[in-house]
Amino acid sequence: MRLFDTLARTDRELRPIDGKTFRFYCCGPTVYGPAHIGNFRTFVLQDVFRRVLETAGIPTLHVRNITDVDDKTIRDSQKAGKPLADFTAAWTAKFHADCEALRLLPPHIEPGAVEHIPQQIAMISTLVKKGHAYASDDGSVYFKISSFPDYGKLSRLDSRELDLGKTQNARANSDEYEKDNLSDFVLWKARRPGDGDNFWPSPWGEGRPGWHLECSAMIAEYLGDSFDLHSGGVDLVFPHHENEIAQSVCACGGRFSAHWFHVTHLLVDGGKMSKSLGNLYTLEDLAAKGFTPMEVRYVLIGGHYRKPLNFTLDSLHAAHEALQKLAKGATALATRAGGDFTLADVSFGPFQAAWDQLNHDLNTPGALGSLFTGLRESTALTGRDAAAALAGFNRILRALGLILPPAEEKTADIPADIQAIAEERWQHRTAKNWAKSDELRARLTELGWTMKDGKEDYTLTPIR
RNA sequence: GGCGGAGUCGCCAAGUGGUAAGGCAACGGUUUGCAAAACCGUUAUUCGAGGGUUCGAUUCCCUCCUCCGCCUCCA
Repeated sequence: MRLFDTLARTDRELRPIDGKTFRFYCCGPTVYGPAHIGNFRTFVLQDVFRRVLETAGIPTLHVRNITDVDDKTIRDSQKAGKPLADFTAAWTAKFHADCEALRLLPPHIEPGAVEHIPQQIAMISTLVKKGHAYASDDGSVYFKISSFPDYGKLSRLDSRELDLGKTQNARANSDEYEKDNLSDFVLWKARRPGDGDNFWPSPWGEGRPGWHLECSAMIAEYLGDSFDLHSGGVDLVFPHHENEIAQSVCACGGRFSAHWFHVTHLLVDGGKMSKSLGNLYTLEDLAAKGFTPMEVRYVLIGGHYRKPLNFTLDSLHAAHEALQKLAKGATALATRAGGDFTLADVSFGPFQAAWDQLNHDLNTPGALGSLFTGLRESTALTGRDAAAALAGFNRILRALGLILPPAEEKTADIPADIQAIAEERWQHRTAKNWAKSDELRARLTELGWTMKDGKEDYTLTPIR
């Protein structure tokens, strides 16, 4: 497949550098609370990316870390009155549950930062030894940006802009840090009173690793000095990924990541998500509004990963309808196939366009569109042809990670009083007492329920 | 101030130097007591504004307007 590379600024064909397995790293969550749908946009797109590679027959090695020690995890674990490990374990479990609900394939390796402190200390030692890092008086260690000429290439920052960064942040940092150069970033943070029990011994004294270094050390451990692709949200381009490159290249040599895949941020109601605006949704928030994880997934892949995607409750409703339509189309296709066929070839048939779009810079919205047009083109197919088309359709669905819903579910838990009114109305309707019938339907609407009449029975749906 | 991205039908959203996918919604028809569901059909001469290049631009260039993101630990 072809994919845009942040560093090269162009589409490039992806091939495993070892000729066999495509090895890639994704920056995972910081586990101090529930992940929100913005976080999941990135993880879902990374999942589709992996599924497309695997559908194309390319094996993958997917590494995604858990950041289980940093300022926020320490702060919030103390606020909760729990040991850091217990606190992060609980949120990690929640993250895994959400991932499963969204049908994200689990990474092959999911390292945690705390488990890899020795590797991190070793990497810092190497950087100090090679002259790329230095310890300050308080026992923190910093990376010396001036020792790495390529610094800023990924994010296109030149030295002038770094200088600007210095002046902008000089005031904020001057009383906290002991850096040679204010643009230098921290590799090891000296123990502070507020850290509680969360510190580890090191050659520079007690402390804890810096966030950027955690990823570099775990990448070195599991993917070595050169690997195929690195991914995360756009906000990580600077400084996180820029710093990772500096640390890893200086410590390990090698080319680090051959390709950079960044997912643009999700917007909610046209703007940035924030707690203060009350638009920071989690899967649980949306479930409470009656939306399924699959509907969320559909919305998240409904926009191209390099464009802003505007998330609204309305788009979730549209996703619900769209998934129903796909399910009906698939059922109709299966009915027309009329039986099982042994299908030798693995072509995509009417869904070739969808596959092509997925392979062209991961165009998920284009592929979704082609799913509908492919279904329409298949309406005349029967027997083996229909079965072949259905096979292609299902391959695309698997690549997108979509599971179609069963035919519109009849609501299970209807309150007794609502049920009673509906029964009464049904009797009036059967007796052709239209006036009373309409009156009772209006009443149900007022009570928040929609009653739809069928030939033999009726359905009640809550209005949301 | 610097860097980057975006403005396409009421909403969401693809796409392309050659004349605008798809979904939702809406509307019309068949059907229905009326609705709903289902099925069929319709819905942007136009792609933020203005110039330019071109046989031809929404797609390339320039200017402007609007919005968004990043600029030291936020996916």
